[in-house]
Formats: sequence, C-alpha cells, structure tokens
Amino acid sequence: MARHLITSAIPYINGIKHLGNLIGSQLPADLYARYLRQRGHEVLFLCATDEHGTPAELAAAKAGQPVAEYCAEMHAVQSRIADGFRLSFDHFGRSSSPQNHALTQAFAGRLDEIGLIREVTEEQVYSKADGRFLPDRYIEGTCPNCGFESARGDQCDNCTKQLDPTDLINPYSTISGSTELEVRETKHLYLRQSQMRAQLAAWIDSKKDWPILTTSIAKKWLNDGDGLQDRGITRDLDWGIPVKKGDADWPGMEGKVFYVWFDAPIEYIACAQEWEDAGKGTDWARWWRTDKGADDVTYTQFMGKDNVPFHTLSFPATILGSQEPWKLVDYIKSFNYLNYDGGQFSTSRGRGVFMDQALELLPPDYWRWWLLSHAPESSDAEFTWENFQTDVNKDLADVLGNFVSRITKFCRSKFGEAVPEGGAYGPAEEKLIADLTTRLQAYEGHMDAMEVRKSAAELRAIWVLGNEYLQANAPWTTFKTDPDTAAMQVRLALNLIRIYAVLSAAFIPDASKVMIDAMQTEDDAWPSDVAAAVMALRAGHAFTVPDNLFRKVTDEERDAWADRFAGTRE
RNA sequence: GGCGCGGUAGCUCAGUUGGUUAGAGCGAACGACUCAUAAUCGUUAGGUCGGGAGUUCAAAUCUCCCCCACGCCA
Repeated sequence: MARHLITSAIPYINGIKHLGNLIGSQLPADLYARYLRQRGHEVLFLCATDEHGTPAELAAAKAGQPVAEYCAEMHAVQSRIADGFRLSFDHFGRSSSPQNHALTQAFAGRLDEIGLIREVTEEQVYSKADGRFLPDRYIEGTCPNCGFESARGDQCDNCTKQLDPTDLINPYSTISGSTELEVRETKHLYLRQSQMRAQLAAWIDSKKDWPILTTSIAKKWLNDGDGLQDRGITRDLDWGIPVKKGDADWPGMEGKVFYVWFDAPIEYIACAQEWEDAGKGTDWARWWRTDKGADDVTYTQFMGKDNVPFHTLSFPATILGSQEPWKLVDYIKSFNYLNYDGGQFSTSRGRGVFMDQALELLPPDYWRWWLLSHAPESSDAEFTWENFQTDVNKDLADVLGNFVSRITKFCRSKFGEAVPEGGAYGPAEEKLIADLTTRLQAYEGHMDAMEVRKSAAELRAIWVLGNEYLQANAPWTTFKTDPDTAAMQVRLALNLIRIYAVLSAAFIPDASKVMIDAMQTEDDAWPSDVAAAVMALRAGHAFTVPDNLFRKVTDEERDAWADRFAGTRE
C-alpha cells in the first residue's frame, strides 16, 4: 500500500482535443490510476483545464461570449467528454479557479522575496483598435527580406527569416486587421531561471530511471546555446491571474496578469485544493507538502513530449525556487505523437478524429483499447482506420467478447444459468493456472513500469489463454461422454470471466463492469493467487448471459469514417 | 542549416549491459474444431534488421560516413 499522486497534462480550454491528445497524457494516466487503485494503493488523480491566455480570449470573442463565460462552458464540455471516456479524475479542475489565483500569487511573491524575479522594461506592439498588446504571432505584415505579404511578427513563413514585429512593412493585427499599431513601452516580470540552472541540472541528473525522451529534451533546454534563459512570467492581458505579491499589490504591475506557462502547472497543486473544497476529500496538503505528510507520496506526471520542458524545468524552477517544501515530481512519463493516416491530426483542417466525434461513433472501450495498445511510447505511432478495425474486431470482439459469449451460452444450454459443479481441477487446469500466474506477473510488471503497450499485449495473451483452454479441452465434446468433467471445465471458464473482468478494468472499464455484472458477483479482488481466484465463483452461483460485449466495426463504417475524417483539404 | 527521435517480416511493433538457428500480434496459406459474435485453436511461409565502411572471436545491438521520414530550433 503506497500513496500515488498522478497528474495528466492539463488541456487548453479552446476547443475539443483529438485522439492524439487523449493518448498523449489523459488516457495512460487514467490507466495507471485505475490500476494502482485496484492494487489497493491510495491514489489522487488530478487534471484540469488550462484557461488563460490570448487564444482563450480570441476563441471567446469569436463565440461572442465573455471569456469567463466561454471558459466555464468549455470546461463543462471537456469535463463531460472526459466522463465519456471514463477518465477517472478525482477532480477535474480549472486553472482560473480562486485557489489557483491565490496560489500563483503566493508563489510569485515568494520567488520575489528570494530574489528570483526581476523587472524588465521592453517595447511591444500595441493595437489601438484591439485595445491590447499583440503577441508576435498575432501581427502580420510584409517581410522586409523577401516581400512575402503574410509574414508573422516572429518569423517569415516564406523565407524563414527570424523577425521582430517592428521589422514588418505595413504591419497589421491579425485579430482585427487594424493597421493602427504602435510601439509602447511596458514592464514585465522575469523568472531568473538562469540562476537555477545548476540546481535544475543536478536534479535532472539524479533521475536515472527517467525515459531518454524525457531527459534528453530537458538537457537540451538546459545546455543548448547560452543555457537556460530567464523567462517572462507576465503579460498585458485582461484575462488571467492579476499580478500580485501574495495578496498584496505589486507596484508598477497594475492591470497585468501572469503568463499562462507560469500559472498553469501551479494548477496541479491548486487542483488538489479544489478537490478538497469541493468536498471530495480532505487534507490536500498531505499530497503536496512534504512537511505535511507528502514525503511518502510518489508523484507521476503524464504528458506529451511537447510539454516536457515545462515539467522538467519551468515548473520545477518555480517549486525549487520557492525554497518551500513542495512535492517535486518523481517520474515523468512522456509520449510521442499519434499521427493520423500518414499525417498529423489537424484542428484547422478538420483532419482526424476528435474526442466528441469518437464517442459518437463507438463506445469508449473501443477507443481506450486501441489507443492504449498503440500508445506512442518509443516513437510516433500511426492511426489508420484499417488497423483500428482489424485490431478492435479481433482483440475485443473475437478474442475477449466471443470467449465470454461462447462459454456463458454453452453453460446455459447444458447446465443452466448457474455455475456447475463437476469434479476437482485436474492437470489441464493446473497448467492453465500456472500459465495464467506467469502471465499475470508479467502483466503486473509492465503495469507497474507504465509500459502501456506491453501491458496491453500481455492482457490480450491472458484472454487468449481462455480460448486455448476451451479449444484444447473441448467441454462440448467431453459433455457427450463425461458431463461431470465438462461441468468442471465450464466452472473454470466461468471463473475466468470474473478474473478477466478484474484484470481488464483499467483498459476497458465498461466491458469489465458488464462481465462482473453478468457473473453477479461483488468480488472484484485482484487475482494475485490465481489458484484461489479460479474458485471464487462456486458451484450453484447464478449468472446471466450478457449481450455481446463488443460488436464489430464493418467495412462500410470503416470506409465512411475514413472519408468523413480525412479533412477538408490538404 | 543545427539538433533530436526513428528507419527490424505485407501491416503495427518487441528486441535487456554486443553472444547460439532475429521475436509477437495482425494479415496470408493449410489443418483441427463446431460451444460461440462466419468466432476459436494449431501449423507453416515471410526479414542479407535503411545503405556502406570499421572495431571485435562475435553486431540489429558499439564507431564513422551517407540516404530516407518525422519533429524541434535557428
């Protein structure tokens, strides 16, 4: 029994995420959280929406809503979709929460006390029509180098020359199209990450068991060029957390907010406070403060590879810089990208399947199983409809679903809807128990190590054992000459259904529940002792024959979906 | 242009610190079975491990060069 804090990278608020985002953090985090809970560990699994910044403001404006209202609505949408995929967050918070406001301001004040914050006066482009400072990428104009007319403020996409917004000829705001731009001086706070380089490097180096993908990205940022750079942590925006030192005003920073990258990871902590304040638990500090009981917590973060720098450097810089006893991450599990049929998922082109659409097509288990069994762990992975169809049909419908179907229906027709008696288990059953024990240990090892694909492969192999057993021992043949032995064989197979339900729950929770319900049992104990587990359902125990666990994806559906999600244009 | 991760059977992928005939699942062929969602189980075929050079008694596994794909950065 151990205590595990698990967080998934928090998705940005503007819009619905695609399947690549799902398998990049939330889904594997959920798998791990569910597994650890099943093994009897105490788990706090947190996720939230990342709500601040210019994109949220623009999305709200486009929707014709106040940004706070827009975010509240989108949070509800994302929350509902997360439920749809059975993501078992203990709390799904919001980075715009009052808790995060207070905590972010407290961190900033603390970092300032320690001397890790400096003020910088810089020039930025201000748009009168928009009434706001414009981030570089929201300014376009003609490239002074090649004459390209839609060069962005930070770089010309045509000649790739790096630009400053003030270099552009005839610059305009991409938000309003206005050309009434002017350069204004503005003051911002910078976090002196450069001063923490050695400390962060030592911390990273101490993490010998982290995946290469994680440490290599971190070290690149730490060591490339002039090394880790100081970063601005404030912005001239309306929507965000007001810049304050704790609850005191910050002279000269009136009307400014913290930059999202600073406040978003702090939400991991604030989310635990939200969890407590929502009445879902008590003593949040026990999970986050090593001086208040969190020293025995194992903290694991899940994220896509694009998020690694923030979790290995930026957020730890905040934590370590505060010199307060906050819990630091113990293990970072990062993922590569899932590609869609030879290219990238693309929101703007409508290319690929998004989370809400996926749930319209098929129940969550189908997606969970395919995505997890193809998780992009060692390199980018590939989604194709053909692959999805054959894998889901074979693994879920044919191997697992059909196993449940064939044995429950056989039993019903020969012995009725109750576990039959028969004699004691013999050599064939002992061998199955031994094989199952071996595979179960391998499965546990992979799950403990967060080896997602390998876990899925092992689980599938466990399902196959049931079919092998039935095929080799053929109770339908045995029944003709030796009904008693056939009864024993069926009794074993029915017990396998319960075991499969338990072992599969983290991957396919809905189907798992159907199996448990069909077996009419409350016993969902982990089958550590397989020999005992195959006797959990005793002779005479009533069960029901469930509907088919999984239907098959047809060729027509596959083709129609491939066509529908191909995107509007290349 | 620099850097990073990859390039292993038709497809999706495993391959520990270099060591006997390079593995799995799917797909294919053949066979068995008929309880079941035309499901299941078994057998077989299939790869000069991107190309070249080198180190070594021994390399998919180390070194160098090149090619290809993807990503990041400038």
